[in-house]
Amino acid sequence: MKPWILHVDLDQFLASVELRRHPELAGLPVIVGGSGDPTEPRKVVTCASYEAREVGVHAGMPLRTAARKCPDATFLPSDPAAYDEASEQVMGLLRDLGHPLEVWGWDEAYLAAAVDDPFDLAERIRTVIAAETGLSCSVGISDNKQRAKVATGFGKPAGVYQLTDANWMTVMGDRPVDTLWGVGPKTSKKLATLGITTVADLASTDATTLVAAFGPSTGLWILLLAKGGGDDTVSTQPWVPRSRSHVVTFPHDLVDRAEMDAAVTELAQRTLTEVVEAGRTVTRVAVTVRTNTFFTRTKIRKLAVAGTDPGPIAATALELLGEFDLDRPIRLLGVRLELEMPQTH
DNA sequence: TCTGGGGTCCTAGGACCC
DNA sequence: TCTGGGGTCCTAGGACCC
Repeated sequence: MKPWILHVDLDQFLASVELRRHPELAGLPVIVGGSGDPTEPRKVVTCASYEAREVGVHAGMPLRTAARKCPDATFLPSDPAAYDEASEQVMGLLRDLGHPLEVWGWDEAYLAAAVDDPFDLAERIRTVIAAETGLSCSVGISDNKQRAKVATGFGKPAGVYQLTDANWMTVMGDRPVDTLWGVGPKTSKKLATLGITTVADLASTDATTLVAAFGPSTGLWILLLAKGGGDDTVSTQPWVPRSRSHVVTFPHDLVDRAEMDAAVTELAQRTLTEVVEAGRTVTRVAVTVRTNTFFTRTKIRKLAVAGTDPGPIAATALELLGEFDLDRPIRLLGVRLELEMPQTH
């Protein structure tokens, strides 16, 4: 029995949760995002149903653009509590299968299973989730997480796909490098300047070339990815967050310093409250500023003493804000609190 | 109808110390 | 008196992901 890794990804997760409680919308374009008002500026699509995707609507698109592309769509507000609950239900069912499970956000998980027939397990997963939750998922089968994740993409929607050494180059060789999970637009562009555009190109590139261009860690990592390799550890340990943050894009740019101070103070307090509720301790405070030209910068400062005292944390956030040139209209402000990690040994 | 929000990890370079 | 090299801490910024 080989140690397989299965990647489970819920199909159009947020839209599916909404369709479950609005069955009359089945088969129609549904768009989740913002407060559900498609005329709301500076709000974007969080999830679009496949019917909406067919006409070009996708996550991250401004709601107003989506409304233009798909005027017949039903726009629904985002309801994180409902998605939390649905996610927990799904992850509980996956855990009950008795294999190690690593949860990856709301709608994804990796499952490690030494079984003879991974397709049988994948179909069982799809059947159980559909029967118990009414939600559809796709499953990728491989022997590491990155390749299993790529496999899921070929299985979507509502399917199962396997990628192994046997079919990796046949399936992936001619595809662009950004088909790999972890290779994005910037890396693709840089690779293109080296004459590397496909997965096969990248896989056959000399390691020293990639190390010279991307550094020893990243260079060797993307080479490994191109060869179909990746990380094969599935951790059942609960994830311990490294940071907690909030940003806000204002409906109208801020020009008044007092309003900026008030916003940063509120963001810091709200974030700190969540950190304290989680029983964590703050080590560093970061403030992000985005101007109306979309120029975005972050300043970060270590606290003299790690802690949860609101006074110094808010004061540090305001100090950092004050170090920016605030002479342009401000579109977005954000506060991130970095957290002390518990000792592991 | 310009471009959300929440995260993680890596790299580069300066300061400082020996 | 023109100048090595290693190590650590810190911040800035880039890149990527969902």
